[in-house]
Amino acid sequence: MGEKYTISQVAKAAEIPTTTVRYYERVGLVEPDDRSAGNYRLYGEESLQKLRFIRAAQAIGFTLDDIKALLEQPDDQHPACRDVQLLIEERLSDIKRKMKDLRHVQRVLQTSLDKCRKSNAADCCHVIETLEAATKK
Amino acid sequence: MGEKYTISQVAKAAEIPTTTVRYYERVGLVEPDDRSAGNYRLYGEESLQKLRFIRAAQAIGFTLDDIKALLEQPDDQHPACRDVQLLIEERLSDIKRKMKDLRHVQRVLQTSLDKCRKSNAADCCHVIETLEAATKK
DNA sequence: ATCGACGTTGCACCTAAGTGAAAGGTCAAG
DNA sequence: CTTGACCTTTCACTTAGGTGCAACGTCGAT
Repeated sequence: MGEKYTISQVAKAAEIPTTTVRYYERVGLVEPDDRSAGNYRLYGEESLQKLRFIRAAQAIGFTLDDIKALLEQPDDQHPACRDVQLLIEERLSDIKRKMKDLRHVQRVLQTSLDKCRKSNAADCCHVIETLEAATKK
Repeated sequence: MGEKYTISQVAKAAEIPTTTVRYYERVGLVEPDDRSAGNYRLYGEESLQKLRFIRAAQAIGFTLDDIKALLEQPDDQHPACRDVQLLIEERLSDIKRKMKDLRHVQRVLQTSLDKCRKSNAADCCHVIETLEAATKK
């Protein structure tokens, strides 16, 4: 219960560079719970969880700003529940859009590449025109 | 044949801001073909095509550096053909990886959202823990 | 007491692809 | 000949998420 981590300990546990932990503090995401006599940052279990959450949420495509908003929920209530849902819905439609774009690009590139391989080296570099044509339509 | 565009004309034709055309010049992508008496940039048809190609290639996910490499091919030969192929192949595997990531994230978010909706508002905000759990595995 | 590992701060720098502003020159119309 | 639209240059700033460095303080072990 009196678990206190130094910055390097918490950083290691959360698999983040210490510099990044300080950076997160700078941008208002995670504050140390305390300071030691020698002014070292001291973190508790909760801060560690917070750091882990940040990485998890980040991996899932939330920006640090999104995450900040999520973390700023007062935890005596559960008020920003609506916000959480909306944020997730937003992210989901981002993802749909991105996947659609990627599928398009994939088709275009694959076509170019096929053409490039078929035409025996000769005028392979017409790929460039193919690209242009494909994206203009 | 003696078609000469000013920067705003070529920019408009390529649907790029003039500032961006100058930026492309700065980073070595497109040089004006000529300068007028009053030191205005003058562009020919070929430059316009180049600008259009840049936008097309960009839309398809190439970086300006990639594009620079593509454009730097001497056009009396077709030498960097291999490079073009490799670049395309690289981009294609980028895309595959990205799509895989996005599908994963999509699954996680959808699960969270479903859970969030089912539990009648009460403890909806446990989404956060769901996220964490889902990404840790 | 001193060594090395760790901590602190502040500040600058990085990528990528631009955007914006200041201060001035040019051009065409009225 | 003046007005307004367009052009020139240079320099700084932007977003996002950090990284790197200098100069200094602290801690634990020897």
